Amino acid sequence: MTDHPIPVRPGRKRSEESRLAILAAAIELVGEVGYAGLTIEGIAARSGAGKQTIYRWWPSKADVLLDALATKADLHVPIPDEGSYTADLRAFLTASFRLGRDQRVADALRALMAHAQIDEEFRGRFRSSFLQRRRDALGIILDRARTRGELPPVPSPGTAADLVFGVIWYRMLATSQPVDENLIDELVTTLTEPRPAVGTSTPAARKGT
Amino acid sequence: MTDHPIPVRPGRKRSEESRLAILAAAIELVGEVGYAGLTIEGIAARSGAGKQTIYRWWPSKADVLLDALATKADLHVPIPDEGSYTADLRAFLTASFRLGRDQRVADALRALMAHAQIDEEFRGRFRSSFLQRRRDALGIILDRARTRGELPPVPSPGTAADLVFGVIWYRMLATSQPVDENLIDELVTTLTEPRPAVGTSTPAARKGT
Amino acid sequence: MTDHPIPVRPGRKRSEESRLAILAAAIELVGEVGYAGLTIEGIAARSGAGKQTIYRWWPSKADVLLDALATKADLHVPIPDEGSYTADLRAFLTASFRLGRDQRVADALRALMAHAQIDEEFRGRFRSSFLQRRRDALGIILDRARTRGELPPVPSPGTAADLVFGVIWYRMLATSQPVDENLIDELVTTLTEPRPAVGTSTPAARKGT
Amino acid sequence: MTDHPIPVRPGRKRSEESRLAILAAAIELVGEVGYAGLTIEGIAARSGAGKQTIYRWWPSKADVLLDALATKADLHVPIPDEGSYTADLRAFLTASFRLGRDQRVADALRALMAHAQIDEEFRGRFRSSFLQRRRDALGIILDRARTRGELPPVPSPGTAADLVFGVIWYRMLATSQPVDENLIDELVTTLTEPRPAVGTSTPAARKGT
DNA sequence: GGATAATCGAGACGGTACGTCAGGTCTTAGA
DNA sequence: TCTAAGACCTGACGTACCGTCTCGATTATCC
Repeated sequence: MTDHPIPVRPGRKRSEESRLAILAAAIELVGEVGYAGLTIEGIAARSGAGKQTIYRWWPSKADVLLDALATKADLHVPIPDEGSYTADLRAFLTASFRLGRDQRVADALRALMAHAQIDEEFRGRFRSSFLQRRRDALGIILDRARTRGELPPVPSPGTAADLVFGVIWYRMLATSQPVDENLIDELVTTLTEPRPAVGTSTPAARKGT
Repeated sequence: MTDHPIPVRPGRKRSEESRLAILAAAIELVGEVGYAGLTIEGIAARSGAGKQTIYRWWPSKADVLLDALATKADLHVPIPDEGSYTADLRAFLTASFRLGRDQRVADALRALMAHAQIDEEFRGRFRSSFLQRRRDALGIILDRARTRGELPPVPSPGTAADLVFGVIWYRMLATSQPVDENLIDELVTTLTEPRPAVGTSTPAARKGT
Repeated sequence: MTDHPIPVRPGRKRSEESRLAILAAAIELVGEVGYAGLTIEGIAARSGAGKQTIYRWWPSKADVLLDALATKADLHVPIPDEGSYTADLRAFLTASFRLGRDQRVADALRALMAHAQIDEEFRGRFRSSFLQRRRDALGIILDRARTRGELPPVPSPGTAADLVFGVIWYRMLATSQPVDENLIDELVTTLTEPRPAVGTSTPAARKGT
Repeated sequence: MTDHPIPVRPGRKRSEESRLAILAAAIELVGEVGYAGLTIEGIAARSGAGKQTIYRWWPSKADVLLDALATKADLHVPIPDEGSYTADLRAFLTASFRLGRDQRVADALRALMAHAQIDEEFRGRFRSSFLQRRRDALGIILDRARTRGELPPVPSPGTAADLVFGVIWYRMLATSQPVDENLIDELVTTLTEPRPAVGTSTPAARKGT
């Protein structure tokens, strides 16, 4: 997001000190005043940086926060390899849920998801630098399971990922329930249990059972 | 949201004409300039109302939009009673997906969900007047299925609802995939298939089948 | 400058309190920090008004100051009628010089003249609402003298006015000399001395002497 | 203003190329965007110089412009010696007026005079390096006339100079009238015509004539 | 019917933050 | 050690909306 492709340039170098102060101020402030109360002006004041320095490197307060989150909290989830789909999935969910249990991080993520709905350009950046990255991680687990033949025919891998991330985000955004151990069990069971392919037995056929 | 509990009062009556003009202006404007560009000032100007008239009846632009949506689009989903869990679920999903397919409505809902993340007070109103209402509708279907013994042991009814709404919202908020017929099939299959109790049969044991 | 030709308008009335507070703040601040240090932001802060309120009624800080000066200091010089050109001119100069002797007013006028050189639109307003007004006053005196036959043929009335205002402004802008009683005498003498009728001795004819 | 007192110094020599590029850019820009739109940043960009290079050698944009003007336009007026006060004065005025007739130069001079009102330090530099220099030129002419006995008793030489420069500057700053041949005639007549010393005939005594 | 009361459109008010611009300083790499 | 480049902090700009507060005009209810 803030890379300099050609590192050999004249002129003063970007101040790493300023960069870190800005990110730290953003994290602090969002905790104190909430995302709505977070302003570029406030971040500049708290960090001791000039507003222009922020505008030079980040296009919006959401980008600052996303960068801060990526720098501070470890947003990337390692791809587990436990030997079986069930175990991999369980490990992935455990790691993902741990992230969401930190209220600070959860609040910030909710805010970023919210901002992504409103700011079209940020939506792309948020997707590719956060959402898609985590989707890819789960995708690798699912691919591995498919080659091993551990994957039930329904739901399809894509839908399975949507179900997993869907339920996590829905709980964060729409309810106050935290994601807990129980949910992991239910998700693992729901997504690993073998079931017939769609269409082989129509809903109508199964109605009587 | 905008009810007057004691209708016998002196003074001029609330102008229904203004109310409708405001809601119409809100819908129009959000389509033209997006939610971020939607302002109370703009709604007032477009509708020919005074700003105070809006502030008198709605606490925020999100509330105006929610009201407008409830008035224009039919946000409430009828609770189907087709005789079986499978059929009821399918009917519910079909009705729900139809709503989300209207881009205008979907955009507005995304914006409201976003606003709910940022405005604490609106969050409560949005949950109780929209999210909870639809959750309750699905809850009735699930309850009925449970008493009929049609419900698989996993996931629990609460989690099942989270899965359903989770995947719908996740697709709206995080991906560009529309919700389609295919997803209905997968959801119905995933949530209706009878399965053994958790843990009795491991995925590994069933690998060969 | 800020008149409302149609006094019957809907909406809240302009706040006279704010207007006066703004003008007072402008006068105070220009005395404290000088014209270069005077800012709209500062005037707003000092007066307790919002910036928008200032921008609503005055197009620039120079206009605020001009208005303040016109309201506070009495910028208009009464047109004397002492019975003779000499006496009128002396009275006019005395009144004009008194204005320039107040350092506060003189500084502000210098600044406004300076601003007029840089801001094309303000130049017009400054000329018509200050410079031209005072030129007209002197013009009346000169006209009266001409009808009485008291006016020397050279310089012409227009040039006479330019000489009077020119020397005053030049001393204010380019030198540190104050305008004093002595200058009045010299100006009166230079502009009133009776000389032969026009044409009897042309400038060309006198060239050789 | 931009002198290098010790030409033998270690390090890279001052780039004459840069200096000329900066002055040229200043002249160009002030013509294109006006004095208000003229910025150090803009001059640096146009000239291909760094901002620091400008700040190193000139204290303000006005100084750059003054330097540019002195380098480009010939601001100094030669002191004529035509043998008589009348002829000298006429020659001086003709030369001075020629300068003000070049719109480019006139605009720049107006802007510098304006800047001098606002920037205290520049005021001193502008006076001594421009205003005083021209005043001295006229002073020599007047002195010569006095020793020759050609000078009328009123106005005094100092006031005469103020009248001359006052009317020129007043026309440039306050009116749109150009300085023309006619004004030369009037000024020469007004300042050469012999008249009694101030006080020998009081205004009251002359009232009846 | 006249007082009282709530509404309406309009628009000015004190504010906050925006995103931009330029100022003047400082740091880098290269000549 | 000077140069061009460019990042830095500072501070003001002019704008957009916010939510509140008069205004005068318009309905309504109640006495």
